[in-house]
Amino acid sequence: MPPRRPRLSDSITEQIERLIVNGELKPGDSLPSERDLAKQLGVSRPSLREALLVLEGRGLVQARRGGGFGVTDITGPTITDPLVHLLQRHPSTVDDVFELRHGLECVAAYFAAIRATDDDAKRLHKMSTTMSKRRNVRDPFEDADLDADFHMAIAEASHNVALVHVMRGIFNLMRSNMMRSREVMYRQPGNVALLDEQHAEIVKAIVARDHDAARAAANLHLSFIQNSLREIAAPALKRTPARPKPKT
Amino acid sequence: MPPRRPRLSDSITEQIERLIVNGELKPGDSLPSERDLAKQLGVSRPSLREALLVLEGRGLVQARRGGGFGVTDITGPTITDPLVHLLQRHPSTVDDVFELRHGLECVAAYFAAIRATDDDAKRLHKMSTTMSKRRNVRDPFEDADLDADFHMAIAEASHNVALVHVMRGIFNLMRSNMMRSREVMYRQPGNVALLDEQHAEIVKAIVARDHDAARAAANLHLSFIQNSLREIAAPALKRTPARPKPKT
DNA sequence: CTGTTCAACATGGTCAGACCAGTTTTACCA
DNA sequence: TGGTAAAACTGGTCTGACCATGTTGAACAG
Repeated sequence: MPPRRPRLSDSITEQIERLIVNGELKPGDSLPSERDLAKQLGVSRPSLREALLVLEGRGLVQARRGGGFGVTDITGPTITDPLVHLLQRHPSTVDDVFELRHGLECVAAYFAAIRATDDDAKRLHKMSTTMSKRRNVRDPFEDADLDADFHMAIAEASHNVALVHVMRGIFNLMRSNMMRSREVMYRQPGNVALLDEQHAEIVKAIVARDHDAARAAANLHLSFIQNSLREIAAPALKRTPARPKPKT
Repeated sequence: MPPRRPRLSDSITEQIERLIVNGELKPGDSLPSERDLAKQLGVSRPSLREALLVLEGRGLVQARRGGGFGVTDITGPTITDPLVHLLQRHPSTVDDVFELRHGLECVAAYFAAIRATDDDAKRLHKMSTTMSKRRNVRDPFEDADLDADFHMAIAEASHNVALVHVMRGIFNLMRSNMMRSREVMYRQPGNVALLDEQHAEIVKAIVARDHDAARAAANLHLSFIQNSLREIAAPALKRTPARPKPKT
């Protein structure tokens, strides 16, 4: 059975899909209206609409009540809000989140160092600088927002679709983890400066294209936070004694 | 975000999908022509066509050269995960999945070596042995199921809640990656045995509580698969040359 | 100045009708 | 009976019109 005739709309489908794959279109983003997009692409509205319907069948976009088509969150909430609350209610699981972050963010930094574009690098530098300038503010909520966005930008600079989607899926969990970490670390003077320096080190390694240094810097950053929490917070947070499951 | 307004075509989509699911429409079967079907259903041809395009996006039907729409041959597992479909349509992202797996599975193996219970260890050993015994079967679909379950069991042996949930969230993606990897690797004799040996090495390190060896074994396993795909498959799958984004 | 209401506008959804290019079927002729 | 040409059929594309719903901005009242 030979393939069907190519449609005009096939190339539109591919264009939009490519924008989604390479991150130019993110979950939640709106597409232009059908009329505008059809005009931009030089096709009729029904032809444009055909592409949108195929993409909707694939689960990548969705028409919206009130108008417009939006890019769907195809990762789905990997970590649901109830799970975020669960992890928050059991402080012993804080380390679980750090361990997960080690796995993801060290890989992200490694490949960001390999693949970041000039714009990526500028963006990371700007974000890192912005966070440094807030040294006197100390609002864990807003700091955590910036922090989570920063780490998300590193993942995006890795240009790894799968990684970006997974980290988007756990964005709320990461932000929550950062906020609580900062609340604790702000109790000790000097910690904020160290956090900012570590961010700058990660960016420096990425800019320098030194992938091993980037990974190490990310690793150090996370370990520093993890260890600081152990020292500052109650011993209940100590992981190893709290979960003894020795294999006899 | 409330759901979009229901479309006339939604019920048509569902009707046809139901006919496919319950077997009244079989792979290869033709649907009536658009004009006939629209008349039968009492809708306009464009509305009928919208339903067909959504179904085509889902991979359930396909327009044919020469006219008509036919039911596709769905022989593999019915994968409804849009992320899996998306990545499959963009083969250059295969390495993205491997990179992500490196991040997650090496951490999983590391902490599984630290925290696995006796039951965990037994379970992993049994699964590893079961896969070894299938050496003469070579069914990538079923092998991938077992493979994915095995890797999931390692994550569970890490006793890290966050990690387990993330890996559950991308289970279909991992299984798809394994299935496609195996399809390619089965072209070369000896590869299955190597895969099984590597699984056994991971289990051995976990049982021995050697967390560094476990991480290294998982790393080697994933790198072996990734490199094998590069050698066996077309050079289009080569990651680094295919996406050069050097930072000048 | 703020809050409410209403009209205009924008949007996706549906339809009718026309036309095109490619494929299949039918009719006709040798 | 086989081959060829024409007719019919099909999916694909377009124009244009209209509808229902949601959003936005302006006007009005307190």
